[in-house]
Amino acid sequence: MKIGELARRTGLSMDTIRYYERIGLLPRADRNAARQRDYDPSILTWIAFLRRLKTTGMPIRDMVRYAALRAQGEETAAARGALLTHHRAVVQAHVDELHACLDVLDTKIAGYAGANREDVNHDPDDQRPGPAPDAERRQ
Amino acid sequence: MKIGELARRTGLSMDTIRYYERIGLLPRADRNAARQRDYDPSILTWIAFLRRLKTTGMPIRDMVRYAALRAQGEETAAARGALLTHHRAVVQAHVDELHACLDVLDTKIAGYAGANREDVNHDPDDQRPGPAPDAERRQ
DNA sequence: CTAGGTGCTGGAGCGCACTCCAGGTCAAGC
DNA sequence: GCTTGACCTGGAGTGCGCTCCAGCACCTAG
Repeated sequence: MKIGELARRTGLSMDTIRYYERIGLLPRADRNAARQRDYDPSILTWIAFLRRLKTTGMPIRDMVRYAALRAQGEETAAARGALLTHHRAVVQAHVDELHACLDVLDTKIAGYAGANREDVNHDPDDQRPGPAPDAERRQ
Repeated sequence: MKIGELARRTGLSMDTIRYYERIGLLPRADRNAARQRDYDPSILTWIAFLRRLKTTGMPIRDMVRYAALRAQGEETAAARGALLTHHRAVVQAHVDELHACLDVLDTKIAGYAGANREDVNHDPDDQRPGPAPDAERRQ
């Protein structure tokens, strides 16, 4: 499979695929006689997994770390497991936060819906505790 | 409340607060005799809400749009409701995606956990259908 | 033989959301 | 009167994740 078809099948642009290769997210691709990238279909499952990681908000540099471990073979299995386990916790925490945000949105939307009378625009903003009003600055 | 205290209480940096004001996320602040920003505590609830929007992945330009409507008063209530309703749907969809990703992560983590024998590194990547293998390119 | 399509490389450019900085004002304390 | 510290402005710089481009190499069809 050449890069054009891979792009079509993954929804990534050719530029993005080459970029991912440059930074080490994708393994250096085999080349055909004309020095063009020639992919094995198995790359599709790897890209699908990368897409999952990206959807969950993992920064590219962490994906690169994971990819590097993977490229080193089985001896890194434990490290990869730990990495994913940690990431899972981060994602779960974010999902929980999102649920709280959905509640807030629902409250506000309900306010707008029941607003044929006055009563809405006097800042029904948000009031509940929320995760730490004082928190970390400049990460 | 001056900007330093507001920064402490919100976890935003003073620079970020001034940046938010410049782009219209925060209303132009009142000034004291020394031309320093002097905030009413009610700004805290607005910032808390902005933080929710940000957590849910709303791009700043959309928050600015919302803020602009809000600044125009009650006549824009319907528009704001529509905006939030649309955003709610987007967030819900993302949460659903995240749940699917968590499942994938769990599967992979389980694979790593049960990997005291061989059997892990032969690409147990991901295989399930997932949302559209062929999809939109360059958004 | 030529034109069009696909792919190649290296490097520049972009949009986002801040973050940092120089050079200045002002008020309070010593 | 001088220093210190908080805050001011306008503008430049940063890191991320792509995206675009010039200039070139191949291959295939007509």
